[in-house]
Amino acid sequence: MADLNHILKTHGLRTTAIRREVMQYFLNEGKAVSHQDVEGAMPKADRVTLYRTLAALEESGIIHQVIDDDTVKKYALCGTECSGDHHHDNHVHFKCERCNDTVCLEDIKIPHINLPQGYSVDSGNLLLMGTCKSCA
Amino acid sequence: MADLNHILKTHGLRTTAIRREVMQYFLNEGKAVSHQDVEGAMPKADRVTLYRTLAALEESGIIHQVIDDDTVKKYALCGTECSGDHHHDNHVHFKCERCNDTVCLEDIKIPHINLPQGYSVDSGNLLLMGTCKSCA
DNA sequence: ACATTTATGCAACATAGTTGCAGAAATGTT
DNA sequence: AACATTTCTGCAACTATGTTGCATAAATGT
Ligand SMILES: [Mn+2]
Ligand SMILES: [Mn+2]
Ligand SMILES: [Zn+2]
Ligand SMILES: [Zn+2]
Repeated sequence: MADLNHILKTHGLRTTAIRREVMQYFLNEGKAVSHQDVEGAMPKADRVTLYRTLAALEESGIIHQVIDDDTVKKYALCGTECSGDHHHDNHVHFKCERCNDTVCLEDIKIPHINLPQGYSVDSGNLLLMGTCKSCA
Repeated sequence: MADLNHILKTHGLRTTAIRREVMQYFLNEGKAVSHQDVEGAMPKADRVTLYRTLAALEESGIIHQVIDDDTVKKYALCGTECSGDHHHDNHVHFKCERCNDTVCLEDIKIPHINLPQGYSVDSGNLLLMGTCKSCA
């Protein structure tokens, strides 16, 4: 609890009950979650507030967007080095096509790719799909 | 024209004016386009029909979804080897953050990534972001 | 305790995508 | 060419997802 407040403060955000609850939810889930998931977990909180909470957590470097093949936005917790100034989430994501869970593989970095002359690369997103440990 | 009809037939689809127009639009654009883009290019066609046209072209292996960081679905033409049974679109995509165009880099394949025990990978999507040739 | 700033909740709106169904067009058969 | 069958198209209605404006509530700094 105090821990969550500390994270919020060091990222320049005010400490509020909703933000702590959302962060705790991310910790519990351990996978990428959507706005709808969060809403399901805390039905008394206002929809719009949750959208703004997710936006605030993302902008301050506490969570990052996880791009996968369905169109709803999903988020997961960032590593400790992320801040409002800069995200450092260049790791691989894995989506299991059986349980539909998408997880961060923090230890697997996106490899460098050589592109033809003229392209300059700032960042990347690598999503691998298949079957996860639990579903194998 | 006859060419487009041939592609439709070999992929098990009926030849219709709308499908030819949509395919021609993909050829002209040469980049990933959204439903909204298609609708803008052919305003007399019905919205719903265009959604179903894109779905039909995707299911039959004529176009593939291009995953990028915004939430609207985008599509681009597949290579010749794709069919309804199986897509083979394991190439890299590049999104320019200035002009916002996303393109297929057909020649750059997604590298193989070693994952921890238990994960089995079927497919992947790699999106690189930065500045493209024209915007450099 | 007070002033200031920021967050929350509600209503209304905007955009993206889906479903059901009737009529139109494409295809296969005679 | 005419017909029967299948599939596509267009319209209406609906669902899902995300946004904006504004008043009130809560957090922060003094
Ligand atoms: Mn991640
Ligand atoms: Mn592609
Ligand atoms: Zn799984
Ligand atoms: Zn560009």
